[in-house]
Amino acid sequence: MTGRQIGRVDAVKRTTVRLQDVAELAGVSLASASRVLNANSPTYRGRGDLRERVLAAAAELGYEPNLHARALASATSNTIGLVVHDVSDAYFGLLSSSVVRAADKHDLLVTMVCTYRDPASELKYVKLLRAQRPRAIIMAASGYTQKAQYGPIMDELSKFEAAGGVVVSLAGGRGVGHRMVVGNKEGARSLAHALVELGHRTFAIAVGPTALVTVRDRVDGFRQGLADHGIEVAKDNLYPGDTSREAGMRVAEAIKSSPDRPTCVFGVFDVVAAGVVAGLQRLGVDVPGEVSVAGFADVPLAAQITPALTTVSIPLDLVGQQAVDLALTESAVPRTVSYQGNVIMRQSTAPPPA
Amino acid sequence: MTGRQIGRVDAVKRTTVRLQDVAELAGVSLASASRVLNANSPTYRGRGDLRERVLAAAAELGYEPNLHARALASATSNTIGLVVHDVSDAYFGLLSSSVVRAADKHDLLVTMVCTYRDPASELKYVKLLRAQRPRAIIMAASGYTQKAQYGPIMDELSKFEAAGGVVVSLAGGRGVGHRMVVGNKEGARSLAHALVELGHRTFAIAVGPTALVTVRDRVDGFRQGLADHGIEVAKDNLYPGDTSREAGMRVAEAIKSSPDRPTCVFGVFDVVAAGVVAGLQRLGVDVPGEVSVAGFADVPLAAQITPALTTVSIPLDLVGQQAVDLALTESAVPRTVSYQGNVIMRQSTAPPPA
DNA sequence: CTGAAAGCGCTTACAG
DNA sequence: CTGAAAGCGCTTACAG
Repeated sequence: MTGRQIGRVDAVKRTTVRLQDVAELAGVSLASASRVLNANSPTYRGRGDLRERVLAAAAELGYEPNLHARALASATSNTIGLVVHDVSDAYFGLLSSSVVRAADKHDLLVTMVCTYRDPASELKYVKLLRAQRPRAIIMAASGYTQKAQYGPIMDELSKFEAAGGVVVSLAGGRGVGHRMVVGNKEGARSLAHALVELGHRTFAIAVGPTALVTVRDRVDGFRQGLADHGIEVAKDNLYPGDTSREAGMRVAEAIKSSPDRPTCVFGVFDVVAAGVVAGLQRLGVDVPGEVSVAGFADVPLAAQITPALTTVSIPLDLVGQQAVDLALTESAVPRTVSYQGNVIMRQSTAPPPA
Repeated sequence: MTGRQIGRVDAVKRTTVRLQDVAELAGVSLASASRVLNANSPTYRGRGDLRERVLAAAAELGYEPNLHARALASATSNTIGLVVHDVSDAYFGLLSSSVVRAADKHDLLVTMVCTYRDPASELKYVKLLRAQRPRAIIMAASGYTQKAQYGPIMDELSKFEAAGGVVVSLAGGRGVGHRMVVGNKEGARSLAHALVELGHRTFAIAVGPTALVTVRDRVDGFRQGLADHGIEVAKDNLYPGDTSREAGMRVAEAIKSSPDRPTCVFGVFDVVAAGVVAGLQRLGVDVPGEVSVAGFADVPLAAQITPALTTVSIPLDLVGQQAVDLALTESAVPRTVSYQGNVIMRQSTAPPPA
């Protein structure tokens, strides 16, 4: 260790190991040490035992490169930003897990933020993420239907793209980055067809938060599926709410006391649908004997309640992997990848009572 | 924009805005621009409209600071590392969500990694995280019982600490960093007491992966609770397995055909316990009429299956918040914070058949 | 292959 | 309060 140390470094005894330290211990230059420690120099071998010396020195010192310095110097990062509504929601939990797993294969770290369905917080997070200079941002939080809400977010995303970042949108997206269509609309439409086929003609929809594109897509798809058979959903059979089980239970109460009770309820989220089932049961309404209930997404819960929930499954595992793949493709032309939702008929639906 | 630009910057037209650009547009020095844009200079106001000019320039250019540069220059970061087994597991999903939410209050970003219960991958991730120089690392993945597995991980964590990082361990921990005790042992013990009080004397345990400290704690606590009443669990009534629903179903089969069937089964994870319930039901065994089943953690699923699952609730929301609080306390003496598990009696348990 | 040096975009003593 | 300058820990042309 030659040379004097300067300023603040002097004050606190340095306890963190730098590449410099490794190079000195190995008796090579900074540049050489950097080269052997990096995959960036693919053909580089090093003369004699240089490589071994550097590796040994790094191991001995417990050297771990400073990713900030690396990112700054090389203008690349090994991070992916992931924006979801709420990881504790099974849908996003599953998705996040598969994103993290796929990222791992590329030695990428994922920084996850939760918006809790608040556009302002989503905007704030996209800015923060942008500051972190990730390689890509995956927007899994569903987009908003209102321009006032999604506009500023898209602006940030555009700036991120302009600076070389990749954007992948799972909902909404409006022209920024790659897009993934996860079968919300088509899946809901197919579900409607299946339910009509069972014999249902009167429906209610537990709509959830209407400001979300995902919700709009599922509801639109469902109504279109009904419309294909000339069926409409009465205005007061549309129940907005949040995405909680409780919201579903409230819908159950409303339906129970409704003058002309529908024979089938579609919950835009499985959890809500499960709440409808539980609510109806508590009120003594038989599911599916008197009322059928269907959900959307096929989270694990769907198969585990009694009766098991009819729903539309989304291949979240594939979606997550694909999102990472797209995140890694810097093609100038944005791509669109689509998935189909699969209708899963279970015991919560049956023909309507005669 | 005066002066020549050099080297690689010349090649690609720069598209990313630097503090330099903001300073120039505002007509102030780099230092001044930095000061107004940072909370680091609390008393700083700036002369005249300097502050406004900088803010206006930043807004006009859509400036977002480069966190890597900032981290490098200031030797602090706004990131927290979170290590869990699997976010798609409700327990970790809930915990992660509360960690993310708490981190948000301090404008901290969380980088989440999933180990999928593989010590090698956990080690790799702790290294990677260390390279990212987060302010703290929260180890929520349960520790391993074997020294060969946790040793190398603890070594990395120690180095991280030595370099000024804070470590918070939710399971295991072995002398590195702050520790949180989430009530595994005591909660399981209380659960055992409650079940004995119901009248049960013969028990089986769906043990899960025995290499985990969490598992060991819950099993030990439960057995100790039984021992408090002079009850032992027969060797072949201990069923190791993984943490899946299927594992629980296999246990159900084993129990069904067991010569002396226990009257009560404890599943170390709610999901496994739910599998036991489903498995028994499928085999025509009434729960809780013939066999009672209890789980651990009180994930949302527990309350939603039929019959609803008796379990021990862990205040995951508080735990997550507290973990972030600890992550922010750099006290030299490691702290230990404990939580109690709460026994929640539901319909999956009842007195044994007469 | 190798090393000296410039540069990445910030922060922060230091000296006005 | 303000600005010029050094420094954070790396990478990477550039010149041997």
